Amino acid sequence: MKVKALNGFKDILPDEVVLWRRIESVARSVLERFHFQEIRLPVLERTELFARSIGAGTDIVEKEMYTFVDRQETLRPEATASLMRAYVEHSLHAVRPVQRLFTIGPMFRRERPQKGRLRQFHQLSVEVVGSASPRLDAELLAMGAMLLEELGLSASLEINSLGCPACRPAYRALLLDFIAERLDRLCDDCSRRSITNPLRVLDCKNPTCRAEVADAPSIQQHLCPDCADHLDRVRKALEQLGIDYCLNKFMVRGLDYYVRTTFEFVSGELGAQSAVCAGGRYDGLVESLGGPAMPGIGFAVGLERLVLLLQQHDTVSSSGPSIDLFLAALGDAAGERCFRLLHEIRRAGLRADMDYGGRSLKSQMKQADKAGAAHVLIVGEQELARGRAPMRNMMSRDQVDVALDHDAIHSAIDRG
RNA sequence: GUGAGUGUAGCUCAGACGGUUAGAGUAUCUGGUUGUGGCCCAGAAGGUCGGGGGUUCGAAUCCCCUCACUCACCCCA
Repeated sequence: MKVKALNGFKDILPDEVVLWRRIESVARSVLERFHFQEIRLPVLERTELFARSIGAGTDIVEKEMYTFVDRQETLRPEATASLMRAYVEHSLHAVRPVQRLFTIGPMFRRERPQKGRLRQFHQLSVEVVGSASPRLDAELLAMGAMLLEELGLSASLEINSLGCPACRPAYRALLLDFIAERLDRLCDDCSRRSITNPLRVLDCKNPTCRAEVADAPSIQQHLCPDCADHLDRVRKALEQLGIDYCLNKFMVRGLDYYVRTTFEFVSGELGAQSAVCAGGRYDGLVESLGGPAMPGIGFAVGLERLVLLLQQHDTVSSSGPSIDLFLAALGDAAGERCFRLLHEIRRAGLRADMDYGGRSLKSQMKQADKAGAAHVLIVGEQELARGRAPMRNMMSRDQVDVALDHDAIHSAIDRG
């Protein structure tokens, strides 16, 4: 019985790693332009951290966490909580007034895997702490759009406001009344949701529910003056930056800490999972974790969802890493000479390889071709005696005679 | 946690009214040149037909159980 990876846990093979590195390099480039710094965090935290930040009643905390029950330690289901913990623990507010931080790494949720959803998955998590400016909201959205654009992907942006502790309770009560009047016409899930999280009824996919709630009271009409003003300013700032978006009054987020602005970049090509990048504002979170009263906003990008999109868009030029030189040795004596030469060539900074299997020249040439070698040095008995060997340019098929010396080989390769 | 679908070579899949030794493409290896790659040709190797049980003279094929995976619901990146 072969040992296999756990369900929901995936190996990322070399061909796919090419895509991952492309995504990470584009992301780092964009983030640096927006003056973000990287932070690296542990994957295991006290369980309490997630219960307090994400919310004890959320699905994530209630049924999806990998927890060592005896130790009260949990593999992180997302990064924002960890990042805020680090922010508070190291008093990062005292280092600079506004902290722009990002982190990339694995997250763990014990859900049933499906397309675009794994139990170990990877996120780029971006957070800004220390500013409540609506311009920051817009800037962050513009950055998300830039990231997707530079990856050659298109996704549409939807935004909403969830209000704040001042206005949400009143709206919630209003919505609850609206739902109560037509509870008998809503699906089973929705009647459950009306108790656990009424806002979520708005988000139901069931067509009859959708029709029933189509003219439900909109939170945007019931925001307090401050929240309404914030949303207006975010929209104005987005327009100033030329960022397309649409308001989605039905969009709800599953984490308790979100207030005011929430958003999603959605794609229609991901199966049932449409969000590639989502987040929102979380003023109050830092304070609730024992830190100073600092506003914050951030988003997470689902990296395997980006990989999925890139694969579908067929922009994949999966050219594996190539080498500068392949050493083809014929016979034991040549093999020994090449073995030493190979090491010297690598020390000189070239990417090089050879075969130890004592195969035919033809076979070694094939190998070199597959490895994407730019040059092949062919060494047999005669070459050993002469101290020189033919070096073939695999692209032009030209061969030049070079000394069996790493300096000579290096400069011959530099000349082409 | 719930529902549906799929398990045959490393990968993608044929084969299904039960009937010789389970196939193809691709990838791998060898050869077609005493020592020269891509294309082409020939050959080799590669399988507990997911596993277990049953029906039968005979099961990849029919029945039951089980496991795994996939998609979807819930929820989320």
